[in-house]
Amino acid sequence: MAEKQDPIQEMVAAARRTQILDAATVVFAKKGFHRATVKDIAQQAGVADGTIYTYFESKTDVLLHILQRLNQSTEREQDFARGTEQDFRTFFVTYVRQRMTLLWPNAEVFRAVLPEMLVNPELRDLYNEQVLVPTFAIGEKYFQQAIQRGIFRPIDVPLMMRTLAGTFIGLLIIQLLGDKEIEKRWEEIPEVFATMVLDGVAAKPE
Amino acid sequence: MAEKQDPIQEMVAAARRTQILDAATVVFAKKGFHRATVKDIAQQAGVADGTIYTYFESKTDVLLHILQRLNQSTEREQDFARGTEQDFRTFFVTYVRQRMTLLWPNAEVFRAVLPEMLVNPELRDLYNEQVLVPTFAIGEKYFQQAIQRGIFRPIDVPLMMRTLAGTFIGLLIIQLLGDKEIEKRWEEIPEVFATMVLDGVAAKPE
DNA sequence: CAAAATACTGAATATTCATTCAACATAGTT
DNA sequence: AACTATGTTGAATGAATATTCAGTATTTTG
Repeated sequence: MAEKQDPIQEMVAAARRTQILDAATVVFAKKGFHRATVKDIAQQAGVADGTIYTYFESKTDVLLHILQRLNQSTEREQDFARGTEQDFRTFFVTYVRQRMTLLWPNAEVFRAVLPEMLVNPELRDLYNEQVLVPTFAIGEKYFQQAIQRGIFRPIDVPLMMRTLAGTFIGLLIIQLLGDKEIEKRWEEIPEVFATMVLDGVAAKPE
Repeated sequence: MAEKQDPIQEMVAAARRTQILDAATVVFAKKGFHRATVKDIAQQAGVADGTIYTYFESKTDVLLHILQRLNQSTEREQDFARGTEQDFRTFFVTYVRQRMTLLWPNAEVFRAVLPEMLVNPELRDLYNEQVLVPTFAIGEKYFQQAIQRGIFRPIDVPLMMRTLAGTFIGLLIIQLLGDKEIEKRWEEIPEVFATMVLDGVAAKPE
């Protein structure tokens, strides 16, 4: 009579998976992927080494799931499109702030995930397909619209988009490399950056 | 009674060090630091495993020297200062192009070095002290001058500098994560980017 | 409550290298 | 040629650690 899929069982299993992923996130962030041992993760999660392998295929598989979870939380925020409805200047600042507010608290996770992503093709492709491509697609649509409405000048949209995304990642990395200035002042960056991009740094002729 | 310092001996030694560093660069770029074995490096260099240890303390020490060599080649190009002498618009484009021309051919080296730098404090500090700090200092001086001369509007110089540097690194990383657009069009980026930063993307009121 | 199924444990296994070093090779010196 | 110094070799060592699995605990079922 037991249902084939016991929902309670599943919730328990999901909870344990979450527990392990949380622990792994902490450990990876602290030691990096390669230096973190499965034992470390198990200890942090309060389970035995072997338990990890009940829920995940391998250590890499754990990282892969951390990445997926990170995506899910970012995807929800990606409604760039709404921006065209309101004052574009306010929107642009808001958008930049939103991105950074999302990225910065997870900075240490990126320290762990990014290195492995750069080197592991499986993770790289996953990130490319599931994060970069959709993010760029949405952003480009927004810029197209803004140009059509005469809000932005006719810039090269794909390159603009990548420059924008690159700046976020790059600033994060400079911070992760030890720069104190960004760490201290990252909350000011959205305004400074938005103004810079919108109006340019060159003195106006007049 | 061989002289204590035979210059020929030294040249031979230097050549062998270079040979090993070149080999390691290739191997690290292909496999990443952790997946690359000392045997891989030795084979690529055409020497025995043990020979590596005649010239370097450890595998990490090899990476450290690759990084130092990379710095040396970048430092030579860092005379940002000259820019104030000539037309600032031309200079800015030239500068961006110069940076990218320097970075892009070494993209695969960064794929190898960056992950380790993010995770290894020793390497991180080295990069911070020897590359980031001096680069930022020179750049900031340039921006200060440009502002004083009325060429740039009074922007936040430290953040501007970090945004600029961040964009280079970030674009490189997006490419390393598999984006084809940048790879295909990176030579166009200096113009697009410089125009964007100098004049802004917002349509002019008039 | 007993039996069956499932989850968990952590010591043992197996593998993967970084590093060492005794033996060999080469070049330089008298 | 004999001797010394220095460079090179790669098999052997040892440490680290991802993964397995036989045994134990817990939960579910009839």
